[in-house]
Amino acid sequence: MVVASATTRSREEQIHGAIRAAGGRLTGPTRAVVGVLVESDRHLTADDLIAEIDRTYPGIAPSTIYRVLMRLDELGIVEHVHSGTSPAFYHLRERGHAHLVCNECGRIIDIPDSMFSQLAHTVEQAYDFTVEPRHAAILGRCAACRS
Amino acid sequence: MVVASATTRSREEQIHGAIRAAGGRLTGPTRAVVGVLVESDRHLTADDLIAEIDRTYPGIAPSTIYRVLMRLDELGIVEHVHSGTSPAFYHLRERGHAHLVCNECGRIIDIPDSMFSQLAHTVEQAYDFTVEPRHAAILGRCAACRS
DNA sequence: GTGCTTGCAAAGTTTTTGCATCGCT
DNA sequence: AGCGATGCAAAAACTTTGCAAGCAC
Repeated sequence: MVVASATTRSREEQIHGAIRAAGGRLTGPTRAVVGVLVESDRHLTADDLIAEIDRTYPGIAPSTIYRVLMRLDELGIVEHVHSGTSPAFYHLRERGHAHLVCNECGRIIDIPDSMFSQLAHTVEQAYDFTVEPRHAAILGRCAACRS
Repeated sequence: MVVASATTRSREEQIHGAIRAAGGRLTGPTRAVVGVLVESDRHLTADDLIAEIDRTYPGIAPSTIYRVLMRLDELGIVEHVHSGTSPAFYHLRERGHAHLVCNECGRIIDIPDSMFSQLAHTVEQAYDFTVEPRHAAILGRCAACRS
């Protein structure tokens, strides 16, 4: 069972404020998506969200969840990250961080943007290309799977 | 019109040799996939390949092309690269290089693996995670789209 | 009240799978 | 000849879209 702590409660309201400030409407499905994202505080695929919302706030259509995610992404409330073969995952936008994804077990590791700085700088100089480190995960193999 | 030059011809035969050496069979569809990859010498999505092969070597089933690509990938003849929302693209494996993909125009830029070396090293040290730089593109924005 | 959102259901896109047949080695 | 590869067609996985009804502001 999902229990909202005082902390997540205030976090949720803070995000509601941000949505209003960005010109978004606080509809039921939007609250549900934000609620699950705040509560789980993990990286969830659209499918994860659909399943979890179906348990917690039944009656919301999958298509609506896709649309809410798209809207919140545009409003800058959430971000999505591409991770190879598996579908993109979503998370609340917070202090920018990039991701490592293990090709074998799918484990997701958060890393600071700063680790990209040298690569980003080199690429900018050499190719006049601005890297968006948070938009795609770096793939590889985690220690456990490298056995 | 597609014309096989002496150069691509030998390149093709060289790859045929590599396929045999790796234990792969040189079937019609396999030759077709290699032929298109050598001839175009670009980064093609599975769909690009299906369309191009349908023009050049009609009668090959899409599912077969997916299977051939999977096999050649396992044999180490081709590599696929994930690039955000758009489908993965395939290319012949050659001197290792990574890719930048523009989120706006889709342009693909090849960059040397070496640009990853510092990031890879840092990540290895800090998270015991081995980066595979060629398996996912770095997303961002190219000069033309950054207007 | 107005215009953005939703639910439903249908269609789209991309990739995978089952199975009998075929063909490379 | 043997065993993997192929073609076909159906299914799967994941998203998107059209439209009438509903709801936030």
